Amino acid sequence: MKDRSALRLATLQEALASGGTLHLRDAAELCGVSEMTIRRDVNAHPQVISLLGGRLVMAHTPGVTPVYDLTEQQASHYQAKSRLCQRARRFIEEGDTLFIDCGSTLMPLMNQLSEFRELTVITYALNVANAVAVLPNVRLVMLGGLFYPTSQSFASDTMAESIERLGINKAFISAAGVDLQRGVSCFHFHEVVPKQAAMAAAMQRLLVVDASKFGVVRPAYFASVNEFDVVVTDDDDAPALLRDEHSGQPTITAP
Amino acid sequence: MKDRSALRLATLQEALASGGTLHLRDAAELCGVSEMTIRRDVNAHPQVISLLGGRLVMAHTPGVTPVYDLTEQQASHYQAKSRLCQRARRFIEEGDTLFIDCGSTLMPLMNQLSEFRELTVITYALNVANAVAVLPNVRLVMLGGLFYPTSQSFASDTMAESIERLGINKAFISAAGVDLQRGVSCFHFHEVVPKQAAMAAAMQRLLVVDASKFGVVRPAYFASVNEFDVVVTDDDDAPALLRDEHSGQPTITAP
DNA sequence: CACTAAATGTTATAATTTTAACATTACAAT
DNA sequence: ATTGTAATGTTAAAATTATAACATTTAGTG
Repeated sequence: MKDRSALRLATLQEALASGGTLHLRDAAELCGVSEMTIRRDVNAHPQVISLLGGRLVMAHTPGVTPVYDLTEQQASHYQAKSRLCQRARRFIEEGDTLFIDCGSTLMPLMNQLSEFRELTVITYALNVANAVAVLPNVRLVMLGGLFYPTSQSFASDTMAESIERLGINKAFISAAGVDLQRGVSCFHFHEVVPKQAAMAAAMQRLLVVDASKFGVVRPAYFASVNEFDVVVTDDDDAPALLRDEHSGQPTITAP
Repeated sequence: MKDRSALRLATLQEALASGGTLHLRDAAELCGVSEMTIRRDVNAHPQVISLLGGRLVMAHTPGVTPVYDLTEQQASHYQAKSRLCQRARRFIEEGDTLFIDCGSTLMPLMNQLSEFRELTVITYALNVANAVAVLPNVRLVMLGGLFYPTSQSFASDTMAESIERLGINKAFISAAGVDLQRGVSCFHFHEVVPKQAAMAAAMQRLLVVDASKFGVVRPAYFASVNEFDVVVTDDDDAPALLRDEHSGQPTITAP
C-alpha cells in the first residue's frame, strides 16, 4: 500500500502553512478520510502537526507555535521581569517617542503600552516590533539591517545616522552586565552602535536591568553607568552598588 | 477596584511570550485566581490570548499562530497559494539573494526555503521577516521604516536608496491587480517605492499572482506587465490574457 | 483468487472542556 | 457601617474531545 499518510500530512501542512488552525472535522473532510485517521496521522508526527483541543496546528513551521506546555516555574520567571517593567513604565508619558532596546528584558513593557492613548516606539529588534505591531495606539518605527538571530535584532552601517535623524524622548536600554568601574556591557558587538546612537539622540536615558546583572562584565562595552539619567532595577542593593563620588550619578528606582 | 484583569493579561502574555502554551489550571494558579476568571479574562481579549482546548496560546506573538479557524474552503485556498509558490520556487537557485514583496501570496514560498543550503532574503514586510527569521540557512535583511499595519510592511524616505545599494538576484513581486493595458497595481501607495526600487535593482523580476488578480486594477500603479521577466501564475488563461505584440513579453509559467 | 497484514472506519465509553446560572466576596461611595 | 456594583468563585449540566476496542476495508502476495 502506498503511503497515503504522508500525502495527507503534506496536504494538512500546506493548509496550515500560513498559520491558522484547522478543525479535525474539516481536516478529515479535506483529506476525505475519517477523523480517527487524521488523529492517527497527526499523533504519529507530533513534531510536524499537533492536535490542540480538536484543532490542528503546526508544531514548528516558520511563524507558528511550537506546542509544548510551559511549566508554572517558567511562567513565574516572566512575572519577575514583568514587575521590573512595571517600574520602567512609570517613566513613560502620553505621546512619548520611545527607543526600545533588544533582548527579552523590555518585552513586558510592550504589553503595557496599550494603556496610553498615543505613543511612538523605535526599535531594531524583531521581537519588540512584533509586540508593538499589534498595538493600534502605538506608531512603530523599525530600524532594519542584517538580522542577528542571537539577539533577534538588526544591524547596518547606516543605522547610526538613521537614529541621529530621529527625535527620541526616552531611550530604554537593556544590558547583560553592569559594573560601576567597568561600565555597562552586552554580549554582542553589533548592538553597540544602535545603543550608543540612541543614547546620544535621546533626551532621557534609562537603563533597565534586573538584579542578576550587577557586578557582571560582558564582551561588548557600550556606556558608563553615569551616562544614564535613570537606572530601573529590582535590586534592593543597587543604590549601594552604584554609589559614586561623581556628580553625574543616575537616579535609581526604589525597590 | 483596580484593574487586576489587565495585570493578569500582561502576566499571561509574558508567560506565553516565548511561544508555548499554558494550561488553564496552571494559568489560574500562576495568577492566583480561579480558572473561570482566567477564562473570562481571555475571552474578553481574544485578539491577545486565545483558549484552545483548555490551553492558552498567544493570538499574535512573534512567530506564533494567530488562532482562528481555517474553513475547509480557506484551507484549500491556501493549498492553491502553496501550489503557486511551488512554481515560483523553481526559479530559486542555491545561493540566491531574493527580494520578497509584502502580502500573503509569497508566504508559502518562505516555508520552502529550508530546502536550500544558503540563501539571502531581503524584505520590507514583517510577516515575511518572521517567517525567515526562524530559518537558520537563510540570511535576512530587513528594510525598516514606519509600520503600515494594513500591509504589515514598512516604508521610509530612504528605502529607495537602501535598496539601490543591495545586490538582488531575483525580485519576487506580488500584486493586487494585473491588467495588460492598465498595468500592475497594488492597494497601498507606500508599497510603490520599494517595489519599483527592487525591480530596478534586481537582475530578474518575477511577478507572482493567482488567477483572481487578472483584469483587476487597484489604486496604486507600480509597473507595466512587460517590465517583468517572468509571470508566475496558476491561471491557465494567463498566456492569452497577457498576449502582446510587444517584444518584451514575459515568460508565463505553464499551468 | 484467496490470504494476510496493514490501514481505516465505527462505536461506545471515558475524560475533558465549555457554558450557564447563581452564590459569594471585595471594593467604593455615601 | 451600609449599600450598590462589579469582580470573582462555585457548582452542575451540556457539549466536545480523547481513547480503546473491535469491525471492516484495502492493497499487496503467493
